[in-house]
Amino acid sequence: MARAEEITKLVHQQGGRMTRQRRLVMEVLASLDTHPTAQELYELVRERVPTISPATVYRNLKLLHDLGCVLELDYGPGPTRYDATVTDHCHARCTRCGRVVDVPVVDVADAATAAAAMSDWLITGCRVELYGLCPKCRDANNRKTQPEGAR
Amino acid sequence: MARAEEITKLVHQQGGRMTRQRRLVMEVLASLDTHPTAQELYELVRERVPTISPATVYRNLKLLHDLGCVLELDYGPGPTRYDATVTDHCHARCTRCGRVVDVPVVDVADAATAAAAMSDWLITGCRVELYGLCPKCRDANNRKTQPEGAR
DNA sequence: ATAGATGCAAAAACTTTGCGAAGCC
DNA sequence: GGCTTCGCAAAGTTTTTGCATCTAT
Repeated sequence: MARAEEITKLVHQQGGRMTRQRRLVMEVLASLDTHPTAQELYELVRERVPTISPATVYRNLKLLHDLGCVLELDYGPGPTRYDATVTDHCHARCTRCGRVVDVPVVDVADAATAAAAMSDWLITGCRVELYGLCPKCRDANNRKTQPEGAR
Repeated sequence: MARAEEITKLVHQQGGRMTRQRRLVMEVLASLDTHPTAQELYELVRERVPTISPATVYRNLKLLHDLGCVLELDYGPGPTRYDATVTDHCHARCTRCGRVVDVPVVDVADAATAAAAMSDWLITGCRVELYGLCPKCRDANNRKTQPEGAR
């Protein structure tokens, strides 16, 4: 099954609808390997649907992220970047220009090796973040009660 | 040599001055293991220097970061969090409340092992970002010319 | 004495939200 | 037809900047 149909089905499962705008946000993102920001994506989609608003792009990116169809790369300064490739890989971000490129890795443990292999980049560091639920939140199964500090 | 003196020396080397505000931002951050946001740090420092402004806290955090004395944890949604521990370690961030805790690792390759060891957390994922200079920026040694997309 | 830092306030950068109109199923 | 999504505009959140004043060296 094509990726587009797959995502359409996922959207329908959630009671959502596949609008022209939503499809385009998805398609344009998938056609790029540049990990665009929401603003950049907005500019690109606007070439095809001139009336689209930034809010729609943000809303659709969030929805597609919630469905697990896009990655949010909110590392580093500046705006969040998006990635339609959700299979395991990590990223290299330029500390000067903000450019982000893919680094294929099979496993997190390969990250150090990957760094060594990026010979055309000057790798100066590597950051790792594990994520999940802390003990308090894991135990607090009531989703209504957000612990202090939540957003 | 004490950490405080070490940092003071670094600041002086850059032609900077160790003001009351700067020292406090540093000291308060170092006294916490909660990885506060700039706002939280501002509130805490304000207890000791009631006239300090948020701008000063931001400016000092940026300077200390440039000196390599604090880490910026700008993972995830919401404001950037700061960390005075710059020795190698990684972080676990709660996807519900935003809490960030330290996870000591000797090497990036240990990340997967660390995940397994965080038995009181419910780890659902792990992200890795390498950083450094991309080929274009590495070659462009003229710091005046920022490539497109830079910030 | 003087370059660098501060405090204030305004602005910038990025993202979310409210609401009435329009469109998908 | 009904509920979702859209476009617009306004507001929210986080961070940066301009400028006159102050201060560490």
